[in-house]
Amino acid sequence: MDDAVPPAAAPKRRARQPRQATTERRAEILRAAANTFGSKGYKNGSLAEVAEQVGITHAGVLHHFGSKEQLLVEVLEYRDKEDVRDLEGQHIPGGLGLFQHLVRTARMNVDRPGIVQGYSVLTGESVTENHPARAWVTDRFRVLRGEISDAVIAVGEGTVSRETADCAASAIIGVMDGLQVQWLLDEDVDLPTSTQFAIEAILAAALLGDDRPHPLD
Amino acid sequence: MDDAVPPAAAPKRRARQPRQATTERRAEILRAAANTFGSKGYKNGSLAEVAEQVGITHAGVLHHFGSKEQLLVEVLEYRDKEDVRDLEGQHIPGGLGLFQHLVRTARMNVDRPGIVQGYSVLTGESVTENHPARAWVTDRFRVLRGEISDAVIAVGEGTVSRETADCAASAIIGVMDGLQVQWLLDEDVDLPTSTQFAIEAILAAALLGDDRPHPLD
DNA sequence: CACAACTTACTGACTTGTCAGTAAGTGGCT
DNA sequence: AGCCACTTACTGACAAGTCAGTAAGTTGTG
Repeated sequence: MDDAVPPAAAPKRRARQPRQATTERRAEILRAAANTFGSKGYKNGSLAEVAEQVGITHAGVLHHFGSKEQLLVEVLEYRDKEDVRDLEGQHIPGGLGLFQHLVRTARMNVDRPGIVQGYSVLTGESVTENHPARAWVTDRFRVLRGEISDAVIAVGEGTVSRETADCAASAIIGVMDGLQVQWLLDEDVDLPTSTQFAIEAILAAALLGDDRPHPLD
Repeated sequence: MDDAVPPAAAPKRRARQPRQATTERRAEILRAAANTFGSKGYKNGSLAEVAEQVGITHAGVLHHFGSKEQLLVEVLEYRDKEDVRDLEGQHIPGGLGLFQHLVRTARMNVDRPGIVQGYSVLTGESVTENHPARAWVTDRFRVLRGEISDAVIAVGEGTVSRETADCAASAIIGVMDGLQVQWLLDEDVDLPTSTQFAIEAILAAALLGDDRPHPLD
C-alpha cells in the first residue's frame, strides 16, 4: 500500500489515457470475439480462437479484458454502440417508418448471414441456466417491444389498445427472429418476403382490432 | 416398438434381444439426457450430469450409447416417437384443425417450460458450425412447413398460391418459436394470446391474398 | 457358462485463468 | 537532450479443472 508518504491525493499522478493504438487493438479483439461467439456460441468459442484471429495468445486477450465473461459483455456493448452509430443522423423512425425500417433490415440481413447467425446463436444460448448474456438479451427484447408497441399505437391513431399493441410487437419480433433461424438452416426460406408478409399481416390485424373474425377459438 | 414378448425365434446363438429392464434403463437415460441437453445445451451438457440423474457413471452411459453424439441422436428420435404416440388416435388434423392444434399447443406449453426451453436451446445451437442436431432441426422445419403450407391451401380452398402459403407457413413457425424465446426470458410476454393473435393475422392475410394493402412497399 | 450391465481407473485433449518476465513505450525532471 | 520511474502489452509456462472416450475388471442374471 501507499506507505511512506501519504501523498495527499497525489495530484501529480499520471493522467493516463489509453494509448491511441490500444483502443483500435481492443476493437480488433472485440470484432474477433463477436465473430467466434457468433459462429461457435459463447460457451463453445475459446479465447485461444479469438486470440489467434488477431495474432496474439489467449493470455493477451485476458490482459485486455480480464475474463471471458467480461469480453462477452464488452462485445455486446460494442455492438450496441455500432448499431447506434449506423443509425446516427437517420433518426430511428417511429410510426409506419419503423415497420418499413424492420423490413429493410430483413432485406439487408440476407447479405450478412454472419451477423444474423451471431444474433441467433447468442439469443438461443441465452435461455440456458445462468447465461451471462441473458440480461442483455432480455433487456434488448423489452426495449424493442416497447418501441414497436408504441409505433403500432401511433399508426392506429388511438384506436389500438396497449394490450393488442404489445401482442403485435412481440409477434413481430418473434417472427423476425424465427424466420432468421429457418433461413440460416435452409436457404429456400425467403427471408425478406416472409418477413414483410408477416409484419403486414400482424399490423393489419392489430389495426382492425376486435372487428375481425377469430376462427381459432 | 413393443418388444414385450420374449424372443420366440432364438437362433443358434443366445437371445440377442435386450433384456426387458434394459430398454427401460435406456429410456431413463434418454429422458435424463433430454433434460440436461435442454437446460444446458448439447455442447455444454456433460455425460456425467446425465449419468448422475439415473445413478450411474458417465462410462455407464457410454456403454449404452457409444458416444455423446449418438446419445443426442437417440434423444431426438425418442422425442419424435413420443410426439407421435401423443397424437396417436387423435389423427394429426389438417385444414383449420391444424391451426387450432397449434394454438392449443402454445397454451399447453405454458405449463411445460422445460420442454420449450429444450426445444429453443437446441434449435438455436443447431445453427452453429457442424452441429450434430442441425440436420434433424432442418428436416423438422421442412416437414412442418410442408404440413402448414398444405393446411393454408386447404383452408383457402384453392384461392391461395403455393408461394403465399409457404410464406405464411414459415411465418407461423417463426412466430411460434420466436415468441417462445421471448416468453422464456420474460414471463410478461403472453405466449398463448400472442401466438393466437399472430396465427390468425397471418392466416387472414394469406386468405386475402393480394387483395390487401401493402403499406410497407 | 456366457454375456449384459455396469464401475474404476486412466488418457489426452481442451478449458480458463494466474504469474513472472520482457520489451517497448510514456511522461516528468534535471 | 538524456535519464529515471513507471505503465502497457504482451509471451510462455503452468495450474487446476472439465470433458469424452477407452480398457480392464466385477457382479449378477438368464
